[in-house]
Amino acid sequence: MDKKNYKSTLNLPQTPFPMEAKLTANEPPRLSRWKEGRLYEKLITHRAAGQKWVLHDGPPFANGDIHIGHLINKTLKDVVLRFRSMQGYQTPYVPGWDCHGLPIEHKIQQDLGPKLRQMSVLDIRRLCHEYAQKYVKIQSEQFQRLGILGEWNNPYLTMSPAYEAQTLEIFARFVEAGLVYKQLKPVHWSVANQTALADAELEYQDVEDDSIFVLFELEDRSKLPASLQPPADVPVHLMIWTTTPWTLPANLAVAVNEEFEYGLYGVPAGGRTVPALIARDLSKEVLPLEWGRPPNAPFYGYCKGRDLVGLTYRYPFAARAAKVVSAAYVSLDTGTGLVHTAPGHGEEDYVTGVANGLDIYCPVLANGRFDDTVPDWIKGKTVWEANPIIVQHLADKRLLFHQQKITHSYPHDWRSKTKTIFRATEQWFIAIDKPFAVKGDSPRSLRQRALDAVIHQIEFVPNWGQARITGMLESRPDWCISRQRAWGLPIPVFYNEKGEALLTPQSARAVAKRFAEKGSDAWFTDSPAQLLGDCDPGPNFPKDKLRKEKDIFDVWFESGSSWRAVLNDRSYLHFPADLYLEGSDQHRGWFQLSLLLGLGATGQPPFKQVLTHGFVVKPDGTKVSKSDKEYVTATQEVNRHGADVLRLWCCSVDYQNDIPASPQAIKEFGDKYRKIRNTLRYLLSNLYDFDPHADSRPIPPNSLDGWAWAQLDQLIIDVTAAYDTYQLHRAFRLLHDFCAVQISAVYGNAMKDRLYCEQPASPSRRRCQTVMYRMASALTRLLAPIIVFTADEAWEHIPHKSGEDAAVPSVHLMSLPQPAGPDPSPDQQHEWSLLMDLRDQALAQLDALKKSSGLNKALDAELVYEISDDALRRRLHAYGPDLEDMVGAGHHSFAETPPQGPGARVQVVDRRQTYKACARSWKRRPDVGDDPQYPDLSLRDAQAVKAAQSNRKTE
RNA sequence: GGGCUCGUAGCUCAGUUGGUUAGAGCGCGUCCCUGAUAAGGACGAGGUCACAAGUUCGAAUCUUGUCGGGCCCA
Repeated sequence: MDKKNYKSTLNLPQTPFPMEAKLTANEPPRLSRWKEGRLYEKLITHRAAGQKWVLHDGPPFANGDIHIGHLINKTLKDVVLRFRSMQGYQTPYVPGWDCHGLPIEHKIQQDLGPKLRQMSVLDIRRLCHEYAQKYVKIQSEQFQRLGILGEWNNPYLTMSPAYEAQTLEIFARFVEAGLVYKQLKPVHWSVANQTALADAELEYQDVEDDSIFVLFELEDRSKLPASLQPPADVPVHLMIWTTTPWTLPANLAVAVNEEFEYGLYGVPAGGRTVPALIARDLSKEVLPLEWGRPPNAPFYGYCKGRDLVGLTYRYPFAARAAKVVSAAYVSLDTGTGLVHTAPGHGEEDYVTGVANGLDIYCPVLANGRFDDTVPDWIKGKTVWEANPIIVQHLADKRLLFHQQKITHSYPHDWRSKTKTIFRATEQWFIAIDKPFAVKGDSPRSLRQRALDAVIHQIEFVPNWGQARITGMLESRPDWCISRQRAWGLPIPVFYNEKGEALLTPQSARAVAKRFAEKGSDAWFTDSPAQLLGDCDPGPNFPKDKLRKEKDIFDVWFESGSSWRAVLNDRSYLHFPADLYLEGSDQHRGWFQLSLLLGLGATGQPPFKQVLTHGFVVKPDGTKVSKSDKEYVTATQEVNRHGADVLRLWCCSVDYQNDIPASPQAIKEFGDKYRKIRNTLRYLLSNLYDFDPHADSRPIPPNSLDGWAWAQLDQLIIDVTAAYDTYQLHRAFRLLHDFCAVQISAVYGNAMKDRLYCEQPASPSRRRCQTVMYRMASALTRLLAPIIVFTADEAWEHIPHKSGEDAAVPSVHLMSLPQPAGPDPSPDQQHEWSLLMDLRDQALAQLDALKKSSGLNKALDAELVYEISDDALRRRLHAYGPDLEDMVGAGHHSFAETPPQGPGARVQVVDRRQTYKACARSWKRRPDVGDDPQYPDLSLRDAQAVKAAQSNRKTE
């Protein structure tokens, strides 16, 4: 018999599970099968008995293709949901989209170009609606391609009538609680888009501006503190600093810090020298600007800031006076320590203005041009045009001490990229600090309630999220909910002819009812009477004389209402959600505003747990932008490598930190996928003739099988714990390393001889298959939340499933594997560690022999165990064949008179000259040739061949 | 500028209450196998734990500061 025929007598691995995944070709058809088989619906039904666990989806903006950040966010959600499902929970998942908002409206306007002027608000809204709808569809397909399971045929959209009505219901509750008010207040204003901007809509860029130091002449020098002794015949001045000269016409005060010390110095201005007040500590910065260094300015004494409060000065642009006021925020960081205050043009200025009874004066119109209340020479000019004119005017009046260009960080409209201004307008607000009661509880403010919930009720993962959102809540101002746009949900307020606002819970709910039927377009098509329906606003608000509010809601009010419009509105979900999972930027965004709306309307936070992930960065750790070469296009990467590789990659990084991404890194990551896939393939390929019910064998602990059995138990425990605490990268690493080390390098490698060469039904082979079957089953299930396509494919190739396993059509309907036990005793674990130690010894010697004597094949070597301790030798005797196979040696024996020494040692002996190699197993053994019928085989192999032949005859 | 946060081998990550020459996997290099084969195995190189000072008998681990990155604000 020749070699070739011996090969045919082996039990070589065989499986239709291919080595090459062809993910890009195979994932879409599998996806279609899931969809046709209604896998998601089945999953929900399948877990009907399980406790419900709700992850509430934060709505992405329906604009543009999905990017790598979306991919990470949705993948993490899907993995978490699938894990919870396999844990036994019922996990409904309703994806959603944020549909209203400036970015879409802006895009539509850009596309329209000049045609925009002929369009009505309704026309614009119709185009925006179509645009959003289009991208909902596109993104939905892109998300589904990733294998994200959910209610894709019934997602939530913030622009749907039912959703809009629920948003207004929340608003009605805020009206009820007395938290909604209207006020003139400076806000960031985009001149380009003629709208107030939320903080989130600003971005800061470095720009060059005029930095000017201006002198305001004091009116009554007799009121100066006595410590100041200016020359008798010249006017005394206050010196202020600003980088926005256009706000000077709205100047109503100068603020000082009462605690600071101010000095009176002679300063040059327009060719003369006049006394001017500056904070003492800043004088050494300011004076050299004109005096050189060191400044030899005339000096007329010091005083405290509080001595200056109440002084009046001449307004440089008109015949009126303004006064010096006190403000604690005045600092010594920059400027002169005397702060130009225009209550209509600054947040702090506004606060100071209110405190001192000043007007909230804003002479700048929505289009960025001055109104008629300013001097003629700047009337109708834009603020940017007015800047140099004002500077020149001051210079002409000899009130300009110094002028220079500076580069500083200045807020820009994030869309138009143009500079914004601060401008006072009428806006609707939600009061953050006003106490109110919910369902009869004791009155507390939104801020108090939110801080309390964050500290006592909500769990944050990672836990520093708590400190982060706490800081943000502590410092946040009242919430401006007004936007002056077309594409959004109208604020349901009416005005009578006197300009009085009609806003009651009843009126808001009446509009909500109308919106629920017709959508918010009704605001633009219907009359106030129609919108109010049955609601009777009383004699002060005759319905036929009402005018509709033009502002719409900040989109955060809409997305922040999703807990009600989705969780409450769909009976199969529940409030509060078990988990919100988004990027850490949402501590200020969706998390915070959902929290405020939940607390204001119900007194309860809308979530129990908040999990955040970091942001995608370039390989060098810096932020990515679309123009970067390293920019990773989500759909492109999926089309290139398959969703499973991307999903695996997502789960391999610690998402709590920044996530470095590059096409190169993702490509290289395919290696990890292949390692896992090949390991699964190897397991499956050795199970082709194994029926777990008929062929399973008990696993003795004192064996390599026992070791592998226990290793798998430990893996199940560790991976489950990692998933349970959302440490997906830990789960990934455990799984990958188990494939690479425990299976590929150790167990699978060692078992080859007995799997291939033993008789098919031999106990040692069946034991190994028992272990491998369980490995395949457990690994596939543990991997299922991550590599959803591959796990499902592998699951199909696991043979002879029965019971629950056979009844379900997909691995995704399975439960997580459980440890089989028994827990190994410490003695047992000690034995295993000796086993691994002997393996290391043998491999090291083998390596040395390869180099010194050319012994290339371990099969040509024999392991001789040297264990002088009788008891230990007896214990390790059982591992003899295991160790032989772990090293891949041909033979093993126990030294009869081992040299004295501690522990267990092993010698690797070259047997190329001693024994013949078995032609079937290639092992060099003393019993090769003992069977005269097969002189080229060892006894075991001779018997295996005979058995194979007799089997063939009987067939 | 402020709040939160991150910084361990080329990459992704472990490093428990501070305690022996800082670990793993991948990648890389060398070699072996050719019955997991566009697979598998062995061995090896590779780190001043961002930097500096301090506390301590002893610090990747604690303190302070510096530098760099990120998110959110100003």
